[in-house]
Amino acid sequence: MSDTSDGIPPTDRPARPSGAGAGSGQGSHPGSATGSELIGLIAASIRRERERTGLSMAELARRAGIAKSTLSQLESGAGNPSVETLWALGVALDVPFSRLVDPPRPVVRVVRAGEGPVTHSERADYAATLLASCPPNARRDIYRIDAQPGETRASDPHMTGTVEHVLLGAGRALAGPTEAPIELGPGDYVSYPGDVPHVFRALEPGTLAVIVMEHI
Amino acid sequence: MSDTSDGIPPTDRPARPSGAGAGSGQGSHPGSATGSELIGLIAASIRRERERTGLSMAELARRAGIAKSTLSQLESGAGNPSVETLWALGVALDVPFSRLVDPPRPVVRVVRAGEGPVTHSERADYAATLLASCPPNARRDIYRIDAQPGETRASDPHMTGTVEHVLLGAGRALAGPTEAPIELGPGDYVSYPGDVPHVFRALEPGTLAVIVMEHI
DNA sequence: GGCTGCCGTTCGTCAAGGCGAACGCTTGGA
DNA sequence: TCCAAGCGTTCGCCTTGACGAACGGCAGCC
Repeated sequence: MSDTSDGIPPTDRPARPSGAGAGSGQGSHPGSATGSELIGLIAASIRRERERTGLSMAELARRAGIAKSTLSQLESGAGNPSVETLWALGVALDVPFSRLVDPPRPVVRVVRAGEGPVTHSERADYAATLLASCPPNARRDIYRIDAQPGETRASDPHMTGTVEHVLLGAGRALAGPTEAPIELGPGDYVSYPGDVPHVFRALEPGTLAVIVMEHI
Repeated sequence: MSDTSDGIPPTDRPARPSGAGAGSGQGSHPGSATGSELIGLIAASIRRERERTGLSMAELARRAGIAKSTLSQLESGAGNPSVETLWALGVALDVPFSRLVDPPRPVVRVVRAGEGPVTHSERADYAATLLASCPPNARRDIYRIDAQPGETRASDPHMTGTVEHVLLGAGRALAGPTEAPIELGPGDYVSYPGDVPHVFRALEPGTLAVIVMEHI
């Protein structure tokens, strides 16, 4: 496997952690950490998640069944916890494991048909555009939307942290935040926060779209 | 993906690891481990991934920069490795971190245009089909594919555990495992393991597809 | 046969993780 | 005001993970 060249997807994978021997090829990418960065990243993640839940160190330590001194040191960036310790924290924080070892982020983004970072294949008449790489631990559910012109489909806000990705396959549509929807043609892509009111309205018959619903 | 039925998503989250205090609510799910099970699971994962790559313990240990004795103990189910150790193994094995702490498995699934569980909106001329709910901890990267008829686009296998989802927006294409590709028309959807050889070939000019690359 | 090279395991040592206790701090109620 | 309760940090102690060396087993080759 050595690599991900392969036209389409740059896979992601951890970068070198520390004194490692001859690793096989790997593309480090934004989001990966190396060695000591790793523990710093974990430290930040733990703190972030803990503050998100509003727990104190003492309380979290209690729930996770670890010493609060241990937690204190971890959040301060001192040391290389065991997997059991991390796991316990994951449980207590109610977040999936890997969430603690990789970070986050969202926004509004439009990629017009023909725009975006394109990976042209030399081996075929084929162009792949990375529209959105996956934030760590996000859950992304994939929907197909078949819509006809009609009244606007207004969605009430979803859970905080939700992001929607829309890629129009055929037809035309208006999609995005209710206050500032984007008109999309075939191949157009838009992503926007799902935790504010938003719409999807077909402008032509036979409108086809993919919506990827991302919740962190 | 906790299971292949892929109906709708059970939440994912680690189960209790060991002596933990009062956890907040959480749904344990198949695939999660508790406490000592966790290290057994890690042991199995390491061995599985190592054997997949065909490396010996000694060689893997060398590449990961850890003592082979350490690796031996880990694979035998002894011990609670530190994250750095696990990370180093993840790098050397060329698998994402969480792969070592949660197990695998995928399938092939086709949803033809017009098929699939449809959620009709009463508020608009709008139909949403859930094609694939997100497996726990999966990362899903979204790609747009613009392809023209030409030679077959053959992808070498990606990292183990990868699943690709293809939804055709326009045109026609042949996509799926090299040995058994599926012909897709507008609105058709197929998912298949990305860790076996697979192809994507446009059959008509102006073929547009969305590929969601899922790695666990 | 006997050597060499690699395998995976076991053993003793050392450093580091995890622990509990004690500390200083701020808050809020009697 | 004083005290109690909670917070996060710091300090030894002890356990344990990780290491390197040595071991037995198994080809392959001279």
